[in-house]
Amino acid sequence: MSTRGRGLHGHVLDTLGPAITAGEYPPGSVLRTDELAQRFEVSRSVMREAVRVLESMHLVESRRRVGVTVRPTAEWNVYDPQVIRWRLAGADRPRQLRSLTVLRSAVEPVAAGLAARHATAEQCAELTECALGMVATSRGQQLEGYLVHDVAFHRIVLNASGNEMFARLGDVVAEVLTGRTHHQVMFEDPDPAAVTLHVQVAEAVRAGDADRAESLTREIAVGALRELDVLAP
Amino acid sequence: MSTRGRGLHGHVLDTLGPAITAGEYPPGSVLRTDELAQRFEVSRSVMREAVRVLESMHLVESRRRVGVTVRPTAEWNVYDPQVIRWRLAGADRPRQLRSLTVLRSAVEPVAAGLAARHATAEQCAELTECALGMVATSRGQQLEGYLVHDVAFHRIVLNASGNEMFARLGDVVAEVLTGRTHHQVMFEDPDPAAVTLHVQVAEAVRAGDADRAESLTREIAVGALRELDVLAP
DNA sequence: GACTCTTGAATTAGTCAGACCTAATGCGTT
DNA sequence: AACGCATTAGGTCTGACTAATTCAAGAGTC
Repeated sequence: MSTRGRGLHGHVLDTLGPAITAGEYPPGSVLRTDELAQRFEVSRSVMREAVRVLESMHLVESRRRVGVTVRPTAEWNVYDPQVIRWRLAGADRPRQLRSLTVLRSAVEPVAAGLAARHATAEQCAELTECALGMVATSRGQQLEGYLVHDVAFHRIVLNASGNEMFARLGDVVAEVLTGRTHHQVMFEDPDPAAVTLHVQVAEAVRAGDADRAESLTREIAVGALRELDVLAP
Repeated sequence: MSTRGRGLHGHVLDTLGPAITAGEYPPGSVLRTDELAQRFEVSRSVMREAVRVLESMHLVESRRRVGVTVRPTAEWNVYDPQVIRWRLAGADRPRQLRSLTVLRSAVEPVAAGLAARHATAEQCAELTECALGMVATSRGQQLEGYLVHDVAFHRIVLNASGNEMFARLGDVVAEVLTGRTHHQVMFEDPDPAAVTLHVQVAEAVRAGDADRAESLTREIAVGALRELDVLAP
């Protein structure tokens, strides 16, 4: 999925991107286009295209007579899904998961409140279906199935909010949830309280109760943050 | 500021980017690299680099034997600062301002709460300074000066939250505030209630009162949303 | 006759190599 | 300290070639 056949420059990015975001080339490091082209055994044109993409992500800056300089972390486009994926695959995955979870805790409650006002009947039905799916897979080592419904649930809420910026966080949430399931204890079933809360959120959205949908989602978020505190100091 | 001298491909992007995000080429439209290169009077290499950048923003997709296809709006990287700037300069600026303001209303209260816990003494001082600056420029047609302090205030709060994702929204908030000041009624002085709230937020952060900082900031956000409702149906 | 499968021609992006241009940088001279 | 020039690495252009994908025409089948 990550290594789509976007051509040679894509392959270069799949190697260079993770290397830079992982801090392998610390901010201030200087790379030279020609040297990189030789190392990756591609032409200068291809390497230039790759550099342009990294530049548009604000990961590097290209200057004449100097080379390609890695920019400070604070300037990176950390909302770029590609950058998020690269960083989640790297060493500071825990820190990244925490940042994203805090973001979720801010956004999702408001999104749920808006969803309660704007969700269509179809979206309400899908939401309920997801919640029931979560209940059905909440016991007996069915974490993969649970994950699917969980991701779908949050994606629907974000979409139903009617806010474009919220909707585009669906992928981020999916990455966070997937990361949590795949890189932490797979032995225990999900927290029963969280399952119940999801069902209640679905009900609140269906009933059009914005305040209740928001505060219930806030409880889910608090739970997710607490879970992170327990598993990662 | 927008037209940085990033070379020819930058100039192409400054024209093509706004055109695409403005819907001048609706999703599904097909462009051809060679034709574009001719129209912009640049070589294919330069045009290819520009297309690669647009591709990394998920604005277009390049396929063999087909051309460069404009992707559906729902797939765009709407958090890319460049895309945000392009869209804010375009026709659906009002819709965009609303989306971003709703995002602010979700994020900033949580950020303020975290800032109350993590802000350094220096950040607290800067925050108070900004709040005082806002008070000083709140009367007598000093909207430009007020804007500077307002932007700085929110930027400090987001930075002081200690969360990287929040911090990177500083530019977005700056764009929103600037847009509000420059494209709406410039005659009236800012709402006195909002000024007071900013001062109180600075106090709450300094006092380490997270709950108070959060709820006060939520009031600011509600005010901003109400202001939008009044000025844009 | 309608349908499916194969094949090949047309088209467009992808890649490469080499040449030349341009602008910063850094050093040596004055 | 100020100036100027050589160096260096990115910026641009060109032309040729490669490769993938679409589309349509034709062969084969039911």
